Amino acid sequence: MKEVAQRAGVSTATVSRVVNHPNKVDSTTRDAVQKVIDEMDYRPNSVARVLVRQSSNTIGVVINRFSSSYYGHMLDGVERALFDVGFKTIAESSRETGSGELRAIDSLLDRQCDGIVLHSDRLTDSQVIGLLEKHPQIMLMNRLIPGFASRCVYVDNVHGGTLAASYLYEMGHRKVVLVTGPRAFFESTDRYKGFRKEWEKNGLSLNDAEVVEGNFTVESGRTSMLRILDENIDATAVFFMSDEMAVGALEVCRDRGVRVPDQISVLGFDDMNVASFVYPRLTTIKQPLGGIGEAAGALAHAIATGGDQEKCKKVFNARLIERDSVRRADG
Amino acid sequence: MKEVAQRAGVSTATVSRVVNHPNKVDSTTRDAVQKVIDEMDYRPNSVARVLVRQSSNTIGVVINRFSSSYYGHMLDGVERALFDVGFKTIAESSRETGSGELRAIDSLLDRQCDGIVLHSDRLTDSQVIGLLEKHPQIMLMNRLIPGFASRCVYVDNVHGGTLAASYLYEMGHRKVVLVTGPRAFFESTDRYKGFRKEWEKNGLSLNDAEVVEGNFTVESGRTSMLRILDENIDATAVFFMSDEMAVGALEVCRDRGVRVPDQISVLGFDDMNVASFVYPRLTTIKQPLGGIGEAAGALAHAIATGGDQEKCKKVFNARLIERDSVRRADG
DNA sequence: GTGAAACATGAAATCCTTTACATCGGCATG
DNA sequence: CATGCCGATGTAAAGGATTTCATGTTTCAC
Repeated sequence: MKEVAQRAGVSTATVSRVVNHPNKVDSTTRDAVQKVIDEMDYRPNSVARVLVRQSSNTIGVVINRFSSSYYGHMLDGVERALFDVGFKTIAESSRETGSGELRAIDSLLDRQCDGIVLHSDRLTDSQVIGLLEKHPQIMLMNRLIPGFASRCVYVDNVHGGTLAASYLYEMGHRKVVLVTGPRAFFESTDRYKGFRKEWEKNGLSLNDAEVVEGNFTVESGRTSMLRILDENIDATAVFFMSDEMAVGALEVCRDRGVRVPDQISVLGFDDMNVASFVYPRLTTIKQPLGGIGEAAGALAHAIATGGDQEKCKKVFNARLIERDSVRRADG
Repeated sequence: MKEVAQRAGVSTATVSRVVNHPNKVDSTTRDAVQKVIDEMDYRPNSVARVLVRQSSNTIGVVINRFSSSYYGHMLDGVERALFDVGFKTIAESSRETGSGELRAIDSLLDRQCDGIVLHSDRLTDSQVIGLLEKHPQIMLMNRLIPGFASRCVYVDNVHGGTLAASYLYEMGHRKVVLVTGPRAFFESTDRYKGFRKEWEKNGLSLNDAEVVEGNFTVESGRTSMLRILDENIDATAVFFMSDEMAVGALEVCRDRGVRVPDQISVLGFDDMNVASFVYPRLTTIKQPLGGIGEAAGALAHAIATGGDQEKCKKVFNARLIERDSVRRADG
């Protein structure tokens, strides 16, 4: 920069003004300086700029890992929203550990991100609350913390569970089994809560044998389905709380010669890409991940810039996507 | 920091030393300063630190988009490699445009990333060469630029094509059709080159009708397959240069009642997760994406720190994953 | 006891910008 | 013609660390 100033015969202040407030400087000098800038291919050092401005016009996102399109869709959503308002997005992964989440947050904070979009499922509510209280620029993506609703963007998992229950009920299913995610994850408990409530509203009940704890992965879908088949659990439908698990189950059914949905119906959750590629195509409860990401980006931006947070959409409803893996139960 | 120094009754220089070179300072003062640091929960401003050190211990990665696990697996690989050596990883997407790639690179450069891992397929060779010459800290992931092999980590796409050809040949197929990606993408041309060479080595030839240009997406797989079926092209196997396209094709076949692999064999490329979930499970040529990412991370680190670049693995071989979508051709 | 070496610390320069403040010239107004 | 104001530019002070160099204090050996 000094060199630019020297060559153009002006002070660094003027160079800075040419870059940042072009209208504040006389047009002839402006052109001259601009010419030198172009010739030298000078680009302001944004680190120094951030240091003095105390703001970087960027939002950091922390997610569990990159290699799942679950996070990918949200990430793309965040970026879409921020790109439109001239903000940058950078992402770090937590490597699926609580300490990794903390480390990623620190790192992003250190980079002077103006806002942080946190997707956390490894931290307890109270840990998250601590974070939220300490750092006003942090907001949560796809998780609701009571008392901090204004800084959370999420799908209503309870409603998602309700949806699953009422759909299966309407389709005539009376005996079902639920395969949840890890009990410690709020997604599991919320969806379970919604499902159970709706189920009981219809005068039905759920006993222990009818809920098995999975961990959202394909492999866990396989073992759960195997168990259901082997234990001969009396059910006409299985509700998996992730598509991945449902896909694993489909595989097992095929291997075992049980026809889906003729012999047993399978309902998923998420609506990942894979849901429409498997056979039979998976009926599932869709989370609008891209939309959630966009809303999270918009909210983070509003928080960072003092914009109107109230106008941001914060809660999304899951939606049923009917395909071919659930059929009407006989009788 | 000033406050820490003041409270501890030392100079800022000493505080800095406590943080960075603890052994360079007397143990009693060190403890005292450390105590104040802990009490105040002081964390050095990394922006300032980067400014003076001229290095940020982080590598930036630019990819097309987050919502494909293709990039996700590579990203996770990069991060894995860098985490082990104490480096940070940040990612930006190009939003699938050439200008976006440029913008992301600039942004990462501006953040003083010590290295940049670039996944580019929107920029021409000469554009990329320009970048490579101008910025020694940039390296390429999954692309080979002649003359810059030492800064490229990639799968050998030519070999991948060869593999496909020899496998189909061995399985008795003599009439095949190729569905490529966009002709402008080097992946397409390289795989095509390898395939063609091997095919011709076996005394066979490929005419125009037998290669159709797709664009790697599911939808393009559908339309290509539809065309192949409608035009009644005489072939016992189709080689799709991406799993996504193969998956789309499988769908079309199911709808049309053509049985895979009984009536026609389908070979994919990539080995995305979905390949093992579809029915029939997809036989495909696997790109070791995680490994490529790790190698890219390692090379970027070596370049950034002046480590031994020669020791880094740079070229990966694709590998055949035999599943159920290709069968031996009769006769 | 003295000189040199080793060690601990502080002062100040540096990294690169941005911006508040000061300066200066010119132009319009009274 | 004097005054005031405004627009254009330069000066210098942040911003928050790291690090060189200098200074002062020990320590040790001769």
